[in-house]
Amino acid sequence: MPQARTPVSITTPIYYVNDRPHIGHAYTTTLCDVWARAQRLDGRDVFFLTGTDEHGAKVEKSARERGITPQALADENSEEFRKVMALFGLSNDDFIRTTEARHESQVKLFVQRLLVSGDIYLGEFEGWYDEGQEEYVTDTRAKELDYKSPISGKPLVRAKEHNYYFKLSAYASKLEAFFDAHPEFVRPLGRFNEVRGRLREGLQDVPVTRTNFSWGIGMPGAPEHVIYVWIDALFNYATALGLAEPSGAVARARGKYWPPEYHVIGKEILWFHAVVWPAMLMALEIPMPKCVYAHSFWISNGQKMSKSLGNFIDLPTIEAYFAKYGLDAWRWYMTTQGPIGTQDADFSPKHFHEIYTAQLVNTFANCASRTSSMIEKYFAGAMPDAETASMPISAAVGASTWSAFTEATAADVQKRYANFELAEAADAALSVIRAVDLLINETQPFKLAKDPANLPQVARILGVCAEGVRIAAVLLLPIMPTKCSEVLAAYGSPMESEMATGGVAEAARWGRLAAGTRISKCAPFMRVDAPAV
RNA sequence: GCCGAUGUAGCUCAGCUGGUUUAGAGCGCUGGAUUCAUAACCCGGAGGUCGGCGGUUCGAGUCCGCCCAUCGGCACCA
Repeated sequence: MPQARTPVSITTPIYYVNDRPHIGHAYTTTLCDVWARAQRLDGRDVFFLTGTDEHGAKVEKSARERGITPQALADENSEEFRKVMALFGLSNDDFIRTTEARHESQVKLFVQRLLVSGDIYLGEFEGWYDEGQEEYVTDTRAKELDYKSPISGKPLVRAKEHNYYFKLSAYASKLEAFFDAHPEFVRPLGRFNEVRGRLREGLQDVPVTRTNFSWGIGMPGAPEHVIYVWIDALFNYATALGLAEPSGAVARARGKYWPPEYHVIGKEILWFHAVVWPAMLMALEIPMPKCVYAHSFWISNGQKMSKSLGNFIDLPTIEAYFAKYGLDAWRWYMTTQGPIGTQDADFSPKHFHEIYTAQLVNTFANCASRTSSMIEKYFAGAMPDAETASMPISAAVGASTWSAFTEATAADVQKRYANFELAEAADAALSVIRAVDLLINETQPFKLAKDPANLPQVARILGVCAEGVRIAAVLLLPIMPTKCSEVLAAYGSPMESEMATGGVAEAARWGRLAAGTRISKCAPFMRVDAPAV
């Protein structure tokens, strides 16, 4: 049960500035946005965090190639990601960058604490080193290569270096116990089992510093060692809330948002989030996040996305969808058709178009349109005055009443949003629309209206329809904020921001649409031409 | 190679601990009905060896074995 006013938070990974924004970033962030909006709509205090990861050898290298400083490259690309947030209408409450002073200073404090506690120690690493590539290769890989560099053909050499390590191995049994006690810590279940299985195989300590590049946060007391980007990056979730300085101003204001309900990530970074990060939090005695949700990947027209195939769904491609179908249609597709489970999902122009037409045009928009149109025609555009709450939703025996049905549906939708079952929430919300359509088909108000004696009956039917459309629009606001606001405006209802105070139950309460309210014709999604291919 | 999933109508998938007789839904396709609505809504149809083979059982998409295909994980990779 969502305890009314408990503060909640959600995070995306911070995006690596060496990448260009693409559908993967857009997807993760959109899911978080939908969740965050749903919680706000329910009257909760929400903190939605995203940002950029800006250190590391790759950024250093790219900057060198372009002849600019790493910071300049990071500034440029971080800005690019920020623009994307705006373009997608994302409602994040903060945008953290790992090159910001507020982050760096706290990472040092955290690492310092781990040094003192002995969870981070100076160790020695020895392995096969490729001098030409300046990198180590694993023992098994070295053997495969016959101990020669795959690039230069020169022999690999045995090399040693000092690194700081995090004592991950010391947390193996604690982690196992934690996983056993929290079967929903990693979702979906398939991912949980994957991690749980690997945990059983034992853990090795992980290096937390590097010495072969310098673009990063220096190790306290040993600046020649640079904190490994992964460790640096994970801390963003805590530094944004000021957790390294518990008595500081930031922590006093934002500490209430810890622990997050969800760290939403892609499956490729599950190990760090589900094992390394929790162990670090244990070492720092910080409470665990509630859930690490690892979604899968979008594939494109049945094939893995790759630059060489040219089927990458990049920003320009996405913007073309915005132009044709609109932002909200894009959000609907992301939310309802995405790879939120263990399986990858296919993105194709044809599928996008079918979903748009079937669900948004033919179902949602058509229902809003036929209802508003009849009210216009038969009641001069004013919400009819009639008792509707006790009306059964259909002629079927044992059918529940409209007020009971929508109350239960609203509760179900909200529960599913909260539980990160976003597609299920969407479908449940749409069930109200389907019920309205069914009612119209069963009662045929357009036929009854031909005889003025039937007007009271028509009033009752259309009153139900209008209230149903309004409630569905409320429930779909988190996914389609712009279009649903349009529908609500046409149905004379308050905007999203005004209705959050009483939570979803109040916003979706039957009967809020007062008799006499001006209702204007409304068609939120228009039919568009099918894609060429 | 090792470990783990998945494989059901054109597509995406439901089918819990085996047995309501002709295996379901949505979309797509197709015939009809209808007009309040954006050729939409509504009704009907279209017949898929339930990946393959073998087994357990009175009886198996539903249990067991083997095989095939696809996918994921195998740690320092953002």
